[in-house]
Amino acid sequence: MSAPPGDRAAGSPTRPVKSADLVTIADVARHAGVAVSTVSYVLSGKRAISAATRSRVLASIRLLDYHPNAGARALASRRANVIALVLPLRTGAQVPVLMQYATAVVTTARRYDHDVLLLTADEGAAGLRRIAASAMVDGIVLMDVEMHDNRVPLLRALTRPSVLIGFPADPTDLTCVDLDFHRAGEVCVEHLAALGHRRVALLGAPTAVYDRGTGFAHRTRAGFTAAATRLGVAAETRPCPEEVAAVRDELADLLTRSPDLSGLVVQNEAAVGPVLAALPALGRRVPEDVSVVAVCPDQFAERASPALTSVPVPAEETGREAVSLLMRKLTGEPVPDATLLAPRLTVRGSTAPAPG
Amino acid sequence: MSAPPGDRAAGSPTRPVKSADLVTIADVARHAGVAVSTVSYVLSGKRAISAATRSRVLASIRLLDYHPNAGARALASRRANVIALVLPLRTGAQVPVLMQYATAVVTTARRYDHDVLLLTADEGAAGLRRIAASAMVDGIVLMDVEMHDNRVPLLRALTRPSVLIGFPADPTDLTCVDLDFHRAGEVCVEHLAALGHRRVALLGAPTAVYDRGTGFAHRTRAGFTAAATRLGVAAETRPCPEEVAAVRDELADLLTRSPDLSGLVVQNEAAVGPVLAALPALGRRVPEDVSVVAVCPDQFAERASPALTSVPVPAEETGREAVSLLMRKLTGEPVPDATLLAPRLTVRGSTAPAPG
DNA sequence: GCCGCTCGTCGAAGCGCTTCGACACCGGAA
DNA sequence: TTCCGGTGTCGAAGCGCTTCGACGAGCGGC
Repeated sequence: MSAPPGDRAAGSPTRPVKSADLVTIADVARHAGVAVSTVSYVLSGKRAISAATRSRVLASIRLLDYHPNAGARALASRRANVIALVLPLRTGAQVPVLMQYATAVVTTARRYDHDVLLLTADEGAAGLRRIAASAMVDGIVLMDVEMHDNRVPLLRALTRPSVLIGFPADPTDLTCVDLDFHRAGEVCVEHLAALGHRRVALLGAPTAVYDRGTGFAHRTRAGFTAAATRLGVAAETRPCPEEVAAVRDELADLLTRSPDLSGLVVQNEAAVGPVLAALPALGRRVPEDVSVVAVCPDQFAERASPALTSVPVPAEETGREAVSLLMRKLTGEPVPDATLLAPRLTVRGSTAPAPG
Repeated sequence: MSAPPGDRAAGSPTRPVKSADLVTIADVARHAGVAVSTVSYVLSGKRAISAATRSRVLASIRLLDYHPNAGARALASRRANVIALVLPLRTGAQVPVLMQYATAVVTTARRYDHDVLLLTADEGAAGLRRIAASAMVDGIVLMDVEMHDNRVPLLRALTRPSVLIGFPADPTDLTCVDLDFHRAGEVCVEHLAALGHRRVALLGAPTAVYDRGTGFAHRTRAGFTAAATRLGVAAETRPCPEEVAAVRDELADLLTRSPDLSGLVVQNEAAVGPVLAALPALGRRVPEDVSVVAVCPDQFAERASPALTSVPVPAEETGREAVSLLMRKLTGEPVPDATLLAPRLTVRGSTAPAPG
């Protein structure tokens, strides 16, 4: 089965005891009849190599199924070709979007020949310090940034570049990307106002999200309110729970106090279904009596019945942009501090001219 | 600003010219007045170190804020202390559960002092080969295994250990963990049968999921059917779409053909809401006329109205178990080939004795 | 008082890669 | 012809860490 015990101590000279599956750059060099450094240059392209040599080396690489050792490469080049993605630990509501962000980050990173190390927010600042100091990653993408996030000062101090998805209260010296949620709030109101609605309401994130100081929730609300004021539309905003029954109660209360409410903006994936179920139960048809606009991933909006007029959260695009920015920073290129993605409103079946 | 050029060659003793943020083990050793190897042994505990020396070294480590370089460590020790987590690329339906799995894997891995490299399934077998061959990871956790998965043969061939979440058709020589979905299907029927229901139906995953050969869907269906036959309950099973309108149509059809249907098992997170919305619309009250059992994450079941009797998918537990198994394999311990987690049925408000 | 331990520590040899300086060779300019 | 600047390739020096063998010191047993 295995070598006799005395074997390793014994003097039997050469016999490269390589553990079989380990093909090194030296093996490739030997096989191709060139120096190790030549193989390295073929791979990195950092020096000119003649076409003949190059193709001989590449052939050997393929033949031996050589894959550079990541640790060795990272050690020698001081580049790990790995970026960190920090996800919120939180399970629940926003989860499907999160996944879209993550997927976009991973696929984009791969396109730049980088891998992604997944961290959860529960390790907090200490976790960031750890992976940065250990040179495990070259840069960091941080999701779900809060307005007053204790990781932000650390990020500023770190020698490794980072990109935030979302905006903290003070984004000085940081690179941030996000949907322009303020504008998104405005766009929703503008759409409803254009349809003649005179009283609208925003059903936002759950109370906890506002309390946590999550930027996108606050910003959407601000945009919503600002546009309503500007357009002379009566507006109110409320946090919105995610349990079916609670959503129904909230809506019932809303409609009792403001029977003439005819426009609703929902910014809460989990609440979208319940809202659409509750309205008919409360005697309001969508869109004949009440128009509904959602701020949520497109797939949610499409699957609902009726399909929802919505401002999609461009998770895919945001994740992609975050990685591109990070890669640019890694190569020393200057990048803009703030990248605000413009919201687009897609009209579907859930909005119609105001009744009456 | 910096040391004069001749400095390093010249004899001027200490004064490490290191690029500021890089504290190495040599710095620690010098500071503590011991050999580099001693510091290493303090950190790894692989040799006895006197209490005095140990605490002196630890003090220096803390003082200098030393973090071992991951690449160097991986190179020398042939252990990266990183595991790979391969997620399905697919966005949509099962996503929230996925996230729970991922979170559990990451937090558990951290408990074992490992980090997690995130891969998406779209890199396929080539991606697995790449990270395994580059020694980037010590082991692999693969999610969303299909019955005839082309990555499975590769996994068998790889020198690095792996654990699958889910079971392929032939799990020989593999380590797999999952909820016992066959038993889960049975448990649902048993519950309904015990309540006196004589005709039941399973609304499963979307057609595409069955076609893809996804184990859990097939196994749940098999268990469901087997238990129904055994208990003399009339049963049928159907794939289930995820769009609200389509779900409604499916249910209408089902109830038209079998007006005496009084028990429903739903194995599709996205369909749960629509089903609960459609039944009243079709003149069926839950649970008075129709009892509903869901196979879905607990949080979904709790938030529905009425709260759903359910067999939760133990994502947290499964992820945790997968990592523990992998860690055991990494240390050479033997582990069971198959780990089937027993389903637990939680009774809530959506099931009641059969009408009549 | 010597032997043979174990315990605690050290020095040095790599791990597999990148990168720097050196250098041989070639063709064109002087 | 000599000199020169490219090109293409090589050898060697690390990158920061782990680990192996060596070895001095202390100690109980004979």
